[in-house]
Amino acid sequence: MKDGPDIARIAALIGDPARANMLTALMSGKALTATELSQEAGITLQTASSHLAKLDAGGLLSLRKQGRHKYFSIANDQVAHLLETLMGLAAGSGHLRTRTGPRDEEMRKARVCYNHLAGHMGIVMYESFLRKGFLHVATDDLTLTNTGASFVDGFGIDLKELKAKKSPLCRECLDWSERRSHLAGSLGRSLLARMENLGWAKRVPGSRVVRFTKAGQAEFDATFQR
Amino acid sequence: MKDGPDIARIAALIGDPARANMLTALMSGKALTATELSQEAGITLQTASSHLAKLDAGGLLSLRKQGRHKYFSIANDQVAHLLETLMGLAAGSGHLRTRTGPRDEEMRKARVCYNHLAGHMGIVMYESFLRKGFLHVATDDLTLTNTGASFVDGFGIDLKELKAKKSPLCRECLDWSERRSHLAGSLGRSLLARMENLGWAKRVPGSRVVRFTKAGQAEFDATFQR
DNA sequence: TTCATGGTTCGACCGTAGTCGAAGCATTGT
DNA sequence: ACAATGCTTCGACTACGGTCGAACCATGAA
Repeated sequence: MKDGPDIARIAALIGDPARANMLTALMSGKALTATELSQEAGITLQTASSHLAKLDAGGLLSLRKQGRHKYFSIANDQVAHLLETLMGLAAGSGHLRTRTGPRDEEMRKARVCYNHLAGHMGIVMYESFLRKGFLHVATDDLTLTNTGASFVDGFGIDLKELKAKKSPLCRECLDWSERRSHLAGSLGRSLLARMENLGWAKRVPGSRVVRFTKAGQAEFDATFQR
Repeated sequence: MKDGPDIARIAALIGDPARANMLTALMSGKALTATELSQEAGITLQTASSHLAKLDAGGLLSLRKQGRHKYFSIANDQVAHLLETLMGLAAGSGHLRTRTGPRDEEMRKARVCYNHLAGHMGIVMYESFLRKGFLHVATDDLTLTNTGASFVDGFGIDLKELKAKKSPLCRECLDWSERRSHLAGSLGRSLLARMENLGWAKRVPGSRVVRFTKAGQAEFDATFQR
């Protein structure tokens, strides 16, 4: 009667409001300290500490010590994907916690999801990649084609360095606002970083919103729109 | 600070062991009654009733009354997908609840997942569909090609009837044992039903295992292996 | 050293949610 | 009409887990 893996353990971890808030905050991709996360969740540092220990033990977070700070981040793409899926379902069942406002509009247009570009613009980019044959989509794993590699290279990204890392280069990620896939993985992260670097866009502090400058938007459209 | 949809609500629903067991049981795709589910979870009928009410209110289940019975099933593909993703993560983090045994072997080879074929054979079938050009994979939605339609038709499935229903025809579903996609949606369900009908395979009662007969296996291989 | 800051551990409090017994409806069968 | 079955509601009990204050450890700065 007890088939399969232990779902409840992980779900219960995410099921606490305080922990869910922390995880949601970390979906921006930025590593945050324990104090920052405690504020994010609206609880004291002590409680946050115990929550974070549990999330870490559960394999949902990875942590890095730096001096007397402790930086937490989402453990891997798989966890990020799970969280996005959850958001999709929660959003779909009409239980949006926040009334939709201008901020929400911006979130749907362009936001950061575990350090890569999500929302409408994320999808535009991903589909342009597919249309131009930059990506080869097999059953479940994406690979960068040769033409894709040369584009990425020309865009100013050091592919060799990326490939040296152990985390997967390309990965699909399901968008909760658009319900379609966009590009995740280390390449997805690099692309967003490069755009910030080029001055096309800035992240809005304290939120997941990515705001493009007028010029940046034009550049983006010229590069990916057609 | 409270961006995005309310993840915790849904995660908490899945986070209770009793409810998680029920959901896992329902992943077989069979609709089960409240009493059956209570036994599955090892709790009394009263508690089960309250749990099921919550799962229903949360949009994770759909229910159908028939006489004095009440049949519960997973609400939709999206929920099923979420559960499989959770299983993948739980399995990956090495916290398999059951020691792996012969039953587990069979589960990995062929099992039912929300009424469609999952496990290794599910993936063999799906990849054969892709290789033969039966499916067209766009960004996130799958469509059946003309050649695909004629194959399905020849296999003895009434496509017109399927398309009449409102639930999506083709859908990807991530396999937790293989970590690759297989075919879900109403077509996926029909294909499994047809195989059972042809006598290729039988579901093992009280489990998610699908057991192919020797002849059925041969037919399957001949049809999908190459 | 001493102080300040970031984080953990301990202990105690409290609330919520899971649990079941018992009684109550509803539907089917005889 | 009566009984039997399937499920729900009510009420009471219990336990687990989230919460914070206070004290404690660790690192870095003065």
